Amino acid sequence: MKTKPDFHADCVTCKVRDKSMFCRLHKTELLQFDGSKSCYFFRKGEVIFHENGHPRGVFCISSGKIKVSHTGYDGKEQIVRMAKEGDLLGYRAFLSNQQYNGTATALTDVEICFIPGEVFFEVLRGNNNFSLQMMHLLSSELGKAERTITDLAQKPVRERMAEALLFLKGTYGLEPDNATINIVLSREDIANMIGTATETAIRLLSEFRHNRILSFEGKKIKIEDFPRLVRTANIPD
Amino acid sequence: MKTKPDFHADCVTCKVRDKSMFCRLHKTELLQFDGSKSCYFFRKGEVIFHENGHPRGVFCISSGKIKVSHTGYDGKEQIVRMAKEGDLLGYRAFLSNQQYNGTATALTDVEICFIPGEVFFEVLRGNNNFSLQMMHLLSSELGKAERTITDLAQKPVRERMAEALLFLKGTYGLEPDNATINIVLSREDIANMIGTATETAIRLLSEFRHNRILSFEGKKIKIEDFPRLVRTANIPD
DNA sequence: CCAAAAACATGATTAATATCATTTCTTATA
DNA sequence: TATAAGAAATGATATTAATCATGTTTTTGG
Repeated sequence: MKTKPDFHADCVTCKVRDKSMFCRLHKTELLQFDGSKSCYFFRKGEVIFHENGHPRGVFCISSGKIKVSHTGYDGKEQIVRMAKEGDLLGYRAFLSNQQYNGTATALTDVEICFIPGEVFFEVLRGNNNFSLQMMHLLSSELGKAERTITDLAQKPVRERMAEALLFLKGTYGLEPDNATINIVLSREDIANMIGTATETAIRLLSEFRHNRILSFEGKKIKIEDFPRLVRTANIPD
Repeated sequence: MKTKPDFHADCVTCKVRDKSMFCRLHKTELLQFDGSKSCYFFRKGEVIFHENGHPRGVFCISSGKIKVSHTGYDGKEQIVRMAKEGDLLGYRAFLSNQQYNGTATALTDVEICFIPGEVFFEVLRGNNNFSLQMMHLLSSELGKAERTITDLAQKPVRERMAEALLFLKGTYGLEPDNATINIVLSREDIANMIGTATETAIRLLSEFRHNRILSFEGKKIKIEDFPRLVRTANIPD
């Protein structure tokens, strides 16, 4: 990790602000952040924070993609969150006053701002709408996590794989061809998202390719048959 | 469900208040709750709120035990939360402005108070410390849910069973004998907590009994060998 | 108190998925 | 560009846990 001198993001004019939790903050509050924050640059693969570390503030992703994963006692990793530009990071541990539960790793080069805890707290205290917005975020995340629990407990791997691909499409969007999912992940990362062995993930992706649901260009995944992918995910409703 | 005339809980003098999220509220705020809330009595087995229902406020459990469970598309249930007196209920859906994700069912007879959304909101808006407390609660719950995800993805059923028993001990405590877990659950409920088939849960409990880790008195579960139960749970450290 | 239903228990079998092993392909880097 | 390291792919086998089947015990309601 290093501070990149030519990256001076500025909350007031930040290009991702309107996609972020800070979109409704007042200018004075943004200036508070600007006056105290630090900006960092991480290369792909570098770690932004570590499991068991103590949070001293909150991160806001300026650009890039990040995974947050737990390490099981046997060393196997479980990805519990996928983040992108505009997302906050580290707020769960900070707000519950706990150590980090997971490790955040850059999946691409990342530009990220760090807001010290005291300043973030001050803004939270002074702005009740922002507090409510944070509660909204936390409870949505909690709802998603609980649905993930149900999926893991009940759905076969094939359905979880299809669902994960739909989740990635929803989170990172598609490339201009309107079919290729806009993120590059290793097979192992995909396996660790859905909670299965790497070989099983590889086999399922191959199966989907044979079934012409997907095709691959390098590591990029292209959705060839969206309706069938949705059917495979077996989403209730 | 019915309003039980002889149950008139009063937040100011409520016996479970100091165990609850309301422990640090001011008297004026408690009086706001008292002035607007309704108190209900549910018999064991009755439903307090339904999956997909719209939350209109927040519940506070005065006495009794409650499970919150999701229904998978195939009808199988997954328990995502276990609550007891002093716990809030329904706040996740309320604060994220979503439908209920799960169904809350009384595991015992239950006395519960309902605080209308507007009043709860008003207190949240007016009391920033309370907002911070709610964020703390939500982020702790989120942390627990994420750890459950990792467990489901990585641990074999035997370890999850041991862990669930430790969780129940931690949540509901022990009876005066200091060994019997203070909650009665069906084998099916236990299976639905750890995400396995009922038969598998039964077999594991029998196995634990044969190993003298547990013994049963009716449906009550008594922990005979606590250290071994902890070892079986294989909890990292 | 009895009948019916529900819950518990256990065996046999099957299905899903993990693990182990090996080969091929890709990507860093010396 | 050669070479090693890592990632992907695929087959064979093992293991875990689900499902199906059946009997027993406990609970509940008339």
